[in-house]
Amino acid sequence: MDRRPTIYDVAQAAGVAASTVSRAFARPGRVKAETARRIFEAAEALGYRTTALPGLVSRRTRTLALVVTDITNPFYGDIIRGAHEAAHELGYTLLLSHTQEDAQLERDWTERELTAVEGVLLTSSRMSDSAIRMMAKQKPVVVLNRRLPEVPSILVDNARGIRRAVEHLTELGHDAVTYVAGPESSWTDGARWLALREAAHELDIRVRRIGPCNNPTVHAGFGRAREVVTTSSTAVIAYNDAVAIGVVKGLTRLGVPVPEAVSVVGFDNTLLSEIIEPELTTVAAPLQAMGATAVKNLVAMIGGAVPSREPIIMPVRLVVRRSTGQRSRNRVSPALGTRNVSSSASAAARSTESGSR
Amino acid sequence: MDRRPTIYDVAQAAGVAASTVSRAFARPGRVKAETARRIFEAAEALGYRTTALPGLVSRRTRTLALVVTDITNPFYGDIIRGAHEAAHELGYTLLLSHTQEDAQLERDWTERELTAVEGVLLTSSRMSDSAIRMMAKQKPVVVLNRRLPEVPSILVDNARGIRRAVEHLTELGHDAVTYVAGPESSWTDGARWLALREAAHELDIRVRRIGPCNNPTVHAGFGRAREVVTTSSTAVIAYNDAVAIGVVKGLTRLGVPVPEAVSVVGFDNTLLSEIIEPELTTVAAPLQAMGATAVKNLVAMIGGAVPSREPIIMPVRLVVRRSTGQRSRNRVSPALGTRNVSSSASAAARSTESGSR
DNA sequence: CTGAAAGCGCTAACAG
DNA sequence: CTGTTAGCGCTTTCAG
Repeated sequence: MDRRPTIYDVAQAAGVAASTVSRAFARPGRVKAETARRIFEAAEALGYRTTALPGLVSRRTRTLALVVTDITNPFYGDIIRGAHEAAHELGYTLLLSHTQEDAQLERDWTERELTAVEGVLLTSSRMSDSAIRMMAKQKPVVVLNRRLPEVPSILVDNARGIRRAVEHLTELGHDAVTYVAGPESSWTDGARWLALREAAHELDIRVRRIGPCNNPTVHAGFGRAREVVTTSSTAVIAYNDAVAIGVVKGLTRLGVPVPEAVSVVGFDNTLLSEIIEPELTTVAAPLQAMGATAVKNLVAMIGGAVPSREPIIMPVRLVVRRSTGQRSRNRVSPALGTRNVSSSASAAARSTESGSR
Repeated sequence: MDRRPTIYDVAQAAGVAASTVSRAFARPGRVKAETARRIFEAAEALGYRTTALPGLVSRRTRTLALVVTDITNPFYGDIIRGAHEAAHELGYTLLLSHTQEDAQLERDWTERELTAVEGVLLTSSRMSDSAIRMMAKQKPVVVLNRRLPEVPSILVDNARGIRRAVEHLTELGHDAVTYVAGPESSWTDGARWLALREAAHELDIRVRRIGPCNNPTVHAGFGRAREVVTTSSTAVIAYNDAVAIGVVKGLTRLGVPVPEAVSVVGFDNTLLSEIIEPELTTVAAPLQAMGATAVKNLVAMIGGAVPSREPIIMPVRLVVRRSTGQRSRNRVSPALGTRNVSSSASAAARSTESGSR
């Protein structure tokens, strides 16, 4: 026999009915131990493996869709990994989609694949609320980094993260911070900016906002550096690490020393943040755990669990590294860097001493 | 009607038989244009969409498995993206698996999912040759970054990349280079080391090899820096950018200036390489194109095409940045950095002037 | 070119 | 606990 063995083959070999074989594999316990043993033995001998394909009858594809906006963004690496591992443990497989920060592509793909999956994980979705809600009516959906009523969501504690960052900055003497925004369609971006305004109000500092960076990359951040200088803020908080790093590089290029003239804080604590010089102060979230939590909740929903109406908020912590420092006496003058050789020399000397953690 | 419409619904609405609807969707041309139009209209009206689920009969799942060793590695980001986009264009979906550099996990996962996909893309697989070959007998398989007879493969031109790097280094006066190795089970690692030995022989320089870094990350490279110093080579070529960056950071930490005392070359030109200071000289490969090419070939094979027996070799180019420089008169003395304040000051001053590209 | 009918591999009633 | 039977939605002979 050259085709893959089916339950019928196994049934025949084990001397039982096909449905019994089906039960033996699909719902352990509904078959006498002894019979089950015979079945498994026969299956083993024939090399039978339960098909991952959905029996048309049961819609159990054991597959989840994971939609990310940009695979290339290291931020998603850990989320995907966490999701993947959790899925694997729960016996699920991940269908991957990256949508290039494009809501239309996201809709299309999702619609096309929706039938094939048991649940959907939307990460930083750029789709409209209503589109997501519509989808959530058809299938279990969990959204990451986005809050919308009626759909279970998992968020990082943006408010606290921003708050910590601002406190850190004020402790260093800063009283004006510029926010370098991310994509306009990003819920997270809105949440961070809002949190920053609130924190600024409470702590009595001034804030400005520049951007958006619709593609929140190093490159985009780099291009915003000049604007940062013109705001004459002594501190910046960026939408994410990539943008923050771009800003650091841009400022450096303009001769504005970080952190001597301007302090920079990122968000996400991706591996990038330890590579840049000076290493980036950033808000860390448990990315891998987020991915895993999302999958676990999704699978629970598939299993019939009723998700909590309240979003799950993941804790954050501020990782202080060397891109933030005491506010210097004089602000950088607008549109003009003030860096000179002596300041860069001291920075370099410091860099040799402290090194990376 | 609340369930998804089926071909039967469409058939009824269009006044034809279900089989005709099936044909209209599955094999264009086998149905009279006029009839097809009626069918599509009815389908449209009912909101019928051809199911992504495999009809039991046709094994056409329109799904491909993409297996990577570590999603977190930015190297894969572009490959995945290229693969994803090509797949999307060809109407395929990607099932993702990351195997944590673990051959066993890779085998398990693959076996479990094999039935559900029409083809498999193995990226930098850690599985044994025989395991891969066995799989290739059951399904179309394309391997990336690995060469083995009988299985179509897509490789980067490691030999040329290494050769270029070595030439670059010799032009700068270096006559001894240390290779910081990657994972032992990596075919690519072997290929690069071999290429290095050959190039070294032809160009008459000395080579050493340290490692392996089974998890080829920044961290691993960092840990190898001290060993690099003890080899007293003035140049190092690392398995990949991450390791190279780790080496740079480690050397810097040890007070060994890059590139003044030691030049460092990476491989892959990932986005990391532009973040590190000094920016990394590295061998670039068209990652996204690789992913796309792999998928296109895989789909062609699924369609019955006979793959070429010869591997497809993707071109490389050396991206010269600032981590490589003229060999200094004096080598670093073994186990002891020689960096002093003046050298770091000059390095820093330089960094302000040139900035990133 | 199109209809009728027979399954693909598996699960889910429903009886025993 | 297990066998029988009837499909899931679609494709594919096989006849018209």
